Amino acid sequence: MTLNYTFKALSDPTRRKILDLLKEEDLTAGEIAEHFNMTKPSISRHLNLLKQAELIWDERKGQFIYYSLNTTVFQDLMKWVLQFQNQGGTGNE
Amino acid sequence: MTLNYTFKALSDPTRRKILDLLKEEDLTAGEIAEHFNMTKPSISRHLNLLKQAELIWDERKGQFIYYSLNTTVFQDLMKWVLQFQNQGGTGNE
DNA sequence: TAGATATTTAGCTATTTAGCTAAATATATA
DNA sequence: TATATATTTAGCTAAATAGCTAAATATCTA
Repeated sequence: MTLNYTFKALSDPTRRKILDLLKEEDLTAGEIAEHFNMTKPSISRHLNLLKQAELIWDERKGQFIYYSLNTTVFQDLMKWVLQFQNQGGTGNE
Repeated sequence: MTLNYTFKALSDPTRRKILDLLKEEDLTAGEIAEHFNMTKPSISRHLNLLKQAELIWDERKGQFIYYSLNTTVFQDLMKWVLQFQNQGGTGNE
């Protein structure tokens, strides 16, 4: 179940901040790491979790790997949240 | 930051299933526990985490404690998700 | 008040997670 | 090819999390 990965990925504040950064512009792994008081390997692992959840994409350009948002998963997330606004119904019909 | 509690609470499949159940109707702690292959104390802890995140309310009626959805937090969650649909902007303006 | 039912709290253990350092991999360039 | 830069992978440790059982708390009713 892919929504499980989505929520797991979103449960960490560092990872949500990474998404906030990528909302503005695509960034390399190094540029992302600069925004945090944390080692690059730690950020790399967070990026990997976000990638597994398909919340972000990666693309290598020479020495650099650029990360960007994947907005489609947010649409699925939106559908999930909407179920709880419209009372009644299973959300699966 | 309350959104942090929200996402932590939503990161567990059991807790999301509890929300699905409460979407249909208010239920007692015992009724909720019946839907899971898990002890009542374990369910009780999950309910407590959902309550801390203000995703649900509880109300005692005699021997029973009824749980119900609090839809207002889902609205905040919705705002958060929407930021990532409309590219550009910080979402804080 | 005593006993039954509903639920939570306390305390324990196994698993998962997030951080670190050191080493490995990939690319660019002299 | 050798060296430098960018990033990830591997392996470790401390802290957090989810499950359990046993005990405590709250309410109802005989």
